[in-house]
Amino acid sequence: MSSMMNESEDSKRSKDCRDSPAADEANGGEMMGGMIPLKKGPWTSAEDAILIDYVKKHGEGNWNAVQKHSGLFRCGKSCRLRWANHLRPDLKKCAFTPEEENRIIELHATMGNKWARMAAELPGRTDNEIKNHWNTRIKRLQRAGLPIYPPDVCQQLYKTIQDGQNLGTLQTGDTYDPDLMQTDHFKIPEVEFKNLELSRDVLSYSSGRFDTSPSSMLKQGVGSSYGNALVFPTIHPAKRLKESQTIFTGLDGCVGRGMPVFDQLTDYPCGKIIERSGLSPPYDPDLSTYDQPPWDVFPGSHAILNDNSSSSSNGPICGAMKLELPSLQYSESQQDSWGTPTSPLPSLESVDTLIHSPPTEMQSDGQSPRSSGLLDAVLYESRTLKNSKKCSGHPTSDVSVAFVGVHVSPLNTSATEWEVHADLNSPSGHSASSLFSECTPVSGSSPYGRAYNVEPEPADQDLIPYVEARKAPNQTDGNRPDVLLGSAWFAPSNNGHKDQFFQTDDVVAVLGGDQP
DNA sequence: AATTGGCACAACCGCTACTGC
DNA sequence: AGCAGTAGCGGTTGTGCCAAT
Repeated sequence: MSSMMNESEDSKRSKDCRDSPAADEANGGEMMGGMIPLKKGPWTSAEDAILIDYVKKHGEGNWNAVQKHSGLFRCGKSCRLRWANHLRPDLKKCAFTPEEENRIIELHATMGNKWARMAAELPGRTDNEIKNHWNTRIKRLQRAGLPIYPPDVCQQLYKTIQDGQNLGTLQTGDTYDPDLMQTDHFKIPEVEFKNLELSRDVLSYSSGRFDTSPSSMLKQGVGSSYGNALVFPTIHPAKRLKESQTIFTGLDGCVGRGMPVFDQLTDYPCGKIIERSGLSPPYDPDLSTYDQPPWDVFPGSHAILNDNSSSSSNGPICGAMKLELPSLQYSESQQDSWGTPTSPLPSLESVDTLIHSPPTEMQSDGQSPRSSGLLDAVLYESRTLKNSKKCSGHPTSDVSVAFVGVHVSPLNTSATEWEVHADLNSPSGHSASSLFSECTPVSGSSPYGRAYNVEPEPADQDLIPYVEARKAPNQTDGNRPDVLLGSAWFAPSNNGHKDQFFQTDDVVAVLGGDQP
């Protein structure tokens, strides 16, 4: 940055690449100021050499001066990117190591799509590299209908959260804006969980490891300082506020603490994923294998807190969240007026779009900010469920979309024909379904009124056993997202293990009390 | 052998934050 | 305070390679 401003005349000549006049399509370049064609596209070795030489002489920065001093017909931005992503001497050229992959998973669970920050945690790696790596990994998991975050990551997250609660202090140097944590918007009426029975078989996985029950998790938020101490990554405060002020208005932080863990822990085929990615399964629960304690900087799980935030889409979180899967985007044309997928294989996103705008209390401007976090899904799910209650018998309902035939529980298969005339626009498109995309196999009947059939598509053969295994607990509907939602997120309340399971009162209490 | 589709990577685009004037 | 220039970030698109058909 020091040299950033020392070439004012260059800045006059070469503004940003995008400011360049019409591109010279013929040669792939652009006309700079109508005079100098700027090349686009892949860099040649000669160009690389020129840029390297320039940086050696002048140092980094003042990239717009590169063209002038080096003769490169590239815009400054392109030069900076080329240098940062490929020419920097400290870059690692090798593939990601298992440790690095592990770290990426942890970091993403913590901070979401903050690639630059993640890159800062991974010396020699660039944000672009990490981003590409992550996206391809996501695609792979998506196709396989597997959750993004391994349960062990969630477990660590949970532990960290819990530790943070126990300590009553933040274990991070990150700052946070207390204003972001205000909320009283969320509550989950009991009716919403009556039908969300959990298969004991499914639950046993998680409960055997630690108490992942929603109630226990949510309870942990009650009265805890942690609830107000969710920490954001050290992104620009203004940005954080921008991204989060809406969704956290009224949120006590508790949901973010526990919820994302649920499904992840229930049946994630962690070993397989780890094996596939070269990690050493299972994830080291005690983090002893990590380069550094991944969660000691936690909190604020970006994923959980939803940072989503593309700098270019800084709408309120509460808008229609989108799962941070850049490659899984679908147009509305794929859906009918209900948002029902018209394709026999609707995407997760298309399912997401079934969830329409939440009540206006959450949606401040109708924008559709993207979501990268699990919390968003959780929050909206809660809200959806809440709304479902309202609509199914509560005059205060402000929702209006059918939510029919949700067959949630393997154990309580008769209970969940419910109609949620809910406004199914997810606060950010990151509805339960999008959460499923992160946490559950993607298949089954649509809980949103029309059947869909997104059978997991195990692109990798070694994932198939896990996909099948996930169906096992309930051969009839075990692979359905709605079932998994119920089984993974909402423990049954009829099994006598109150501490282990969701109690409406707990939820209500944790979520800030009931609302009229 | 040719074609096709998916994957991984590189690069670009749009936007925002920061800084200096 | 407002503006302009620059750097940086995150999302998206383009491209080449490779395996499957």
